[in-house]
Amino acid sequence: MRTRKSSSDRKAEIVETTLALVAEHGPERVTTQAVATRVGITQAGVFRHFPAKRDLWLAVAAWVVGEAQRRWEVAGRLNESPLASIKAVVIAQMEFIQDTPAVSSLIFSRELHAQNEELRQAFLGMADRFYALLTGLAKCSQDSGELSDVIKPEDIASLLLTFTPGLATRWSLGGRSFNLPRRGERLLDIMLTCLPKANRQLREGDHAQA
Amino acid sequence: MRTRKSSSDRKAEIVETTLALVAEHGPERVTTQAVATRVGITQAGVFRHFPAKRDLWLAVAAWVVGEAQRRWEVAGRLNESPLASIKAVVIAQMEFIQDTPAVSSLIFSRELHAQNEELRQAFLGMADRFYALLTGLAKCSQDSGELSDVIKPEDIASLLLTFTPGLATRWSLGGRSFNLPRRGERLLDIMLTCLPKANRQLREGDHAQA
DNA sequence: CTAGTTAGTTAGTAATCGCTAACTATGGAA
DNA sequence: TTCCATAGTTAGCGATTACTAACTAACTAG
Repeated sequence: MRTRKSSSDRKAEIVETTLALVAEHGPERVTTQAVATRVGITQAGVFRHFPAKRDLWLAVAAWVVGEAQRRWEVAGRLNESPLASIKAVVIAQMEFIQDTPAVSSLIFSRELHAQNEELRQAFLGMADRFYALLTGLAKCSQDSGELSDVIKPEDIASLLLTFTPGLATRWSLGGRSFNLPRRGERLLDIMLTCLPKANRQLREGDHAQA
Repeated sequence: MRTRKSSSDRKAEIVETTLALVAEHGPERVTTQAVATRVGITQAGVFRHFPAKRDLWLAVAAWVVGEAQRRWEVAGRLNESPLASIKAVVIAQMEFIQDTPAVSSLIFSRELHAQNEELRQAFLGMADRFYALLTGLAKCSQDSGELSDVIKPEDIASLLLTFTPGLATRWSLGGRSFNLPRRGERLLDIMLTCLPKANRQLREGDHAQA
């Protein structure tokens, strides 16, 4: 019993360690013993901060959801156009996954979702919020005359939504050996170029309010 | 000891049962006991057919890879054009995942891949072969004048490759509650419409050999 | 300086995991 | 009908799992 940390500090430390172990071995291989050892406390000590392992997973999910939203907000600001925001937000999501590879393992884990409904709902909610964000940005792009409205904004959002987990799957399967946001940006550029542009560029003041 | 089956029949039965259990609870929750119980034999009986659990996973992977290829081949035949083949093949992949939901759980499982390198390679090889198939079809579409060649066939294939796992992720997270190939077809149609068409339609005999 | 709160430890629990050795009995070939 | 290869069983192994009870000692408010 060397150093003694505050409960909130130790909780954060345990969550962080859990994310690292998930990235290495997958969620189901993360034991309370492994977490405790890496943190530097005993296995029983983990249960002082999380009454059951299930609560540890919920804390991990809460961190992931919060961090994702924080990154979208940062990326969504200060862009030239709604289309530029779309690109920035999607790339930010890929950067998040590359920085925290545990995320994809957690989202894909059938084991966790099958027996922890609350956890599945948390990630589903995150996906829905991302979808809503993209839909809004797509609508803005159309209202500002950047994109044609022949494709519904919801469909544009759906296409973009599949993009990150799709590429992340390949990235994970290939041993995380390429730069995810970099390759993602290249493909995203191609995809965005393909989206039909509006015939005439609306002048300032012409576009509807978002 | 009621009925006694041939080893090959029993092996197939065990693999099939394993796939069902993976779809329900995830790969890591599939125990030899659970498989044995559902098959109707004792736990130790499983090890007569698979010397170690690892070998069971390899057999499962072999089935998945084989079945996927079989479906691509069927879907790739008898289409009006290379572009129609692309669509058919991608939809077939989605039908496969919907019919056998274990597939996505297996491909996404960090646990299996982290400690069974051979398994990861099997699925990576499958992805690579699908990528090669799509690249070839995209090239055909360009050579026949169906698509413009402003986008490299490899990039078209990459975009299409991310599509299935991307949508499957959403499908899985949402509790498999929508029809995967149906929604996939809708979005795929939109995506394919976006791909730049060749300016002039080449006449028969005009196009290069694939 | 003291006393209460609480982070952390020691030492266990029952349950479950993959796997094995030794035995049993089934079904096809002769 | 006999015989034997082998599918399948019984019983149990050591290791690991999440989790608990009882204890210890480090911070901190008074």
